[in-house]
Amino acid sequence: MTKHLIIITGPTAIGKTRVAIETAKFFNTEIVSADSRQIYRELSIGTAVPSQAELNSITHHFIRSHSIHDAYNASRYESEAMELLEKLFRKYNTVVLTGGSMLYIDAVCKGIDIMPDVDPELRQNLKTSLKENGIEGLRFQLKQLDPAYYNQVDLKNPARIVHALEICLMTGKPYSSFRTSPSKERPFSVIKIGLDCDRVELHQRINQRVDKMIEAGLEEEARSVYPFKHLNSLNTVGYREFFAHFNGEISKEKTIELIKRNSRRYARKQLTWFRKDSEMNWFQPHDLEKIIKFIKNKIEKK
RNA sequence: GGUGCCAUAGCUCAGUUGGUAGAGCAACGGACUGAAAAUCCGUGUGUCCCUGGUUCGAUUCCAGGUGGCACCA
Repeated sequence: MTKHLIIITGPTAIGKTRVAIETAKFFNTEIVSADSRQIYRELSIGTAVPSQAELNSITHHFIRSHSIHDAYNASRYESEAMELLEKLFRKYNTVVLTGGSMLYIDAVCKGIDIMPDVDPELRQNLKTSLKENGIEGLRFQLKQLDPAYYNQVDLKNPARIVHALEICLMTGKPYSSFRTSPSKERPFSVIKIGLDCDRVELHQRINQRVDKMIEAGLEEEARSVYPFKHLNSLNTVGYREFFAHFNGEISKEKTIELIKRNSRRYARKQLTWFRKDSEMNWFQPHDLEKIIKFIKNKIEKK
């Protein structure tokens, strides 16, 4: 029996949760979240986790399952998700995976290269060097250690250069030698559903959702994690802006405005990524019946 | 009703001694392998309110109209 992973994705605030729940109910299965921020148990208002009623109505995985203090990343997500899917597919022929974290979805569909975990101390040293001496020195070092990657990397992007150097320095081998892009074989077929709508409408949905988050107490939630603001997990829209407010840098009004703007930009970035995915099948979020019909057809053909 | 001021990008505004225009914000496009809600790169998107006039040429000058604001009635 062929196993099917139904992926429901799209930009933030498009309405993935509802479509995913209805789809999972229809196929009588469970939901695996692919959301790099809903995974943190300390966050919920600003990450728009499903409501308690929604969570009770169907089993969700990777929602508030980890801590902001865990050093989480796409690779860990890949291995944990693959382990979970193996279990779920013993029980179900179809599983729904939903979320907007592009890299996490790709990690499940195609896999991610195997590399050693980064030593936090090394990362800190490189970041310090970047801050004190600029990017030139790091570029020069990368050119020595991995000329192949140096020639293809975006030399203006410090995050890329730092990570490549981390791997070079930790392993004594060029970073590019790990980048084999294997496109791992998966024991299931993938059906990708992308949700999109008119841009003006999407912006309205985003703005309204941010207003609701504010009403629901996002400020207090942000304040509760303010002591940990340096964590990567909190370099997140909705929190970083409040941290600036708590620092006295911006007004509350400006904070809300920036959360809206940054959410809109995030949505655009997601769409840029999903657009180039030729496997994506696009629907409007209200086309639930069409979506389920489409999935049924796909499954029956295979 | 009268007088004055204003009308340029989605918004706030600059500017063109007459040769079809540019800042900030917003927006839009793209890259992407252990930070991915991250990180980085790129792009002015315009009936210069409308209709005439003067002019080789008008967004710019002139007249009228329309809309807005202010003051006077």
